[in-house]
Amino acid sequence: MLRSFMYPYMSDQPTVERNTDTERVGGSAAFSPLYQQIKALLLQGLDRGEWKPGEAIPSELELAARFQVSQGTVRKAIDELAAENLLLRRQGKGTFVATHHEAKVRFRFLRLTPDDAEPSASGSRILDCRRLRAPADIAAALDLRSGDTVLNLRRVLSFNESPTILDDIWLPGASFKGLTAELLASNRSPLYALFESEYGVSMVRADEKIKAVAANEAQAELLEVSVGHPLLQVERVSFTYGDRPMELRRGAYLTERFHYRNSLN
Amino acid sequence: MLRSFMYPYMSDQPTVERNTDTERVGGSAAFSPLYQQIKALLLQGLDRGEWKPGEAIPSELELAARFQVSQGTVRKAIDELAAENLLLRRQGKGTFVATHHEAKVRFRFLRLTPDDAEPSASGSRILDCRRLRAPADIAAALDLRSGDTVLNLRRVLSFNESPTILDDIWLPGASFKGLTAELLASNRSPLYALFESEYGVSMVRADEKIKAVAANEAQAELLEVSVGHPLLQVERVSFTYGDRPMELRRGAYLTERFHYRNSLN
DNA sequence: CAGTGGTCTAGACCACGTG
DNA sequence: ACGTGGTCTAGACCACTGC
Repeated sequence: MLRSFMYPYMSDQPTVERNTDTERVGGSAAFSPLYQQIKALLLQGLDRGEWKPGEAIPSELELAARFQVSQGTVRKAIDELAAENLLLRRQGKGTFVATHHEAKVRFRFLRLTPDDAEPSASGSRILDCRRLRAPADIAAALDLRSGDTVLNLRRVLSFNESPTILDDIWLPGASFKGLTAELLASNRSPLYALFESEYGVSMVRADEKIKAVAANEAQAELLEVSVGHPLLQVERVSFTYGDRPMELRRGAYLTERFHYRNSLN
Repeated sequence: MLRSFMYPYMSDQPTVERNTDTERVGGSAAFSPLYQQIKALLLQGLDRGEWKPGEAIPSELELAARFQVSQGTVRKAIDELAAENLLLRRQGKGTFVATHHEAKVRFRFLRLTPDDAEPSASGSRILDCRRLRAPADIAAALDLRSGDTVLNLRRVLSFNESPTILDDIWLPGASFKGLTAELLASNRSPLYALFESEYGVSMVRADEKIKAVAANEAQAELLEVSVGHPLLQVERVSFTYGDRPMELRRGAYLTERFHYRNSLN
């Protein structure tokens, strides 16, 4: 059943179809409220790049007209996307696509924090940047076929001149063509901001698994500590729109003057 | 300005006053929407124990009548409390006060997870339970005067018979009168469930600071590892309603077969 | 002043759980 | 059959932003 018969003026935009199914194969409920369908359409738009990070999406009234629903329904869809930090509402101005070119977003993904005071001078040194065929574990984490090309990146992050973070980063090769060590060296913004601007890949969410481990020889040398020194080991999988994994990152953090902060809600 | 003049039937419940202030001393905006005022009232009710954990709060229509606002306004207040996990909506049944007597809530606060498979047989052994005058750092964390009585609790948690977690817990003495080692030993449920049922203290949120450290002698012996073994050190401050700190917990986790899981949103 | 998101209301209907 | 929360609508008015 199309909704448009209730509205005299049809747009040429795709019209949302009411879905009131309660029963489906398997018997599991599959009922999708209108605002969830709108949310899915907005997500598609974001994924397709119809609206780029930092840009405004159309106003609520405009979206309501486009999708042939009430403003309240659009609002509820946007509310959820804003709660998930995909969109950002600004009263009087509009609703904007979240971007990693912002301190706020950055701290959502950078949890290592100085014990005292505010962050300090930070620097990144690229150790390595090469393409290779994905080992089985990497392929599995990134939803690739083992043997697909992946990009492997290693770097050291320093604060106040002292090396603090070791990152070992794996990316699907197909999505990051042209990423080289030179390009990274000349890059000043956070890595995720670069991914977003240069490769159209927006990281939206991440899962982390954290352990305490003893530094091995390679880690000890790079972090300027002795072998066996306790390190925070953080394994992260980052996702874009639609929960598609786009990065596997293995980090080792020195936590003498820093800690990993977290909030349990 | 009272709202009640618009409604012929006044209840004897406190009536919400509209607050449309836009200017205040200092010029900073201090405008509070109606639904935020309702939310504050509900929070007070929770804090006072008007509705206990696990119980249902009154229906939306009933609250709307009590506070002399529309159902939609009550709904928005409840929406926020549900988003913060203080309330739990169940379609067809009602809205319930969150309780730690539930697996879901428990895993919000217990982040250490087995690397494989599902949790296993777990046990708690109380090492120590004593009252003393609060050291300065503890007092500061719990918003007490240094010298106020605090309760100090130490325990070992084991999974599959192997000691895995060391906890050093500090509680404000005034809120936990009668808590003894015997009582703890006979307790089978999670600690926060006990706090809730026996002392009316609901933990609602927590902040954690995580480091990797080397095991000292005491830790090494209790966890059955060698001195210097890497441990995950987790310092947690837990809060009740109104962001009042009610627990300081220092944990040391063995992470050979377990990891701390986290989601970045 | 016009346009945006934010609040608030009132009412209709739906889905769910329980008698 | 009834009461609960869930969805959807339409419309009024408020607060913030920028021209």
